[in-house]
Amino acid sequence: MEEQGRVFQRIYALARQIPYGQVATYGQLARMAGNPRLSRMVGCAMSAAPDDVPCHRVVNRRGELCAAFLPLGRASHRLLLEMEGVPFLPDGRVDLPHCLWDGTTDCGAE
DNA sequence: AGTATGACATAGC
DNA sequence: AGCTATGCCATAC
Repeated sequence: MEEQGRVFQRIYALARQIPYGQVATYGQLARMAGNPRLSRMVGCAMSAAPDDVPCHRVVNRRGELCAAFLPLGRASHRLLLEMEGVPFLPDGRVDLPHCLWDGTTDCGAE
């Protein structure tokens, strides 16, 4: 199996498993990926993530997306999540404690 | 082939 | 309570 980027593969898989209407943070994915320090790799992986990966559901600790989404339109991020039913705060950030992924939907582990 | 940097997070002070 | 320093894997030059 593609052992070249087992970490990336893991991150892609996790990001793909993010349920609709919920979001996950880099630390969360990194933690599930195997190491909480992989947070950077999560972002890096998202950078090279295929269209199959909903990178817009991956947000940072502040509940906002990364600078890479700015060129696409910060509003796009908000609209995308909002369209999925993700609540937003008056600060313009995502309501993490309200829509943060519990990580229990990772393969029928419910 | 090696070095440097990167879409962040955690820990220490 | 906020800032600095470190860590990780992969990609690019």
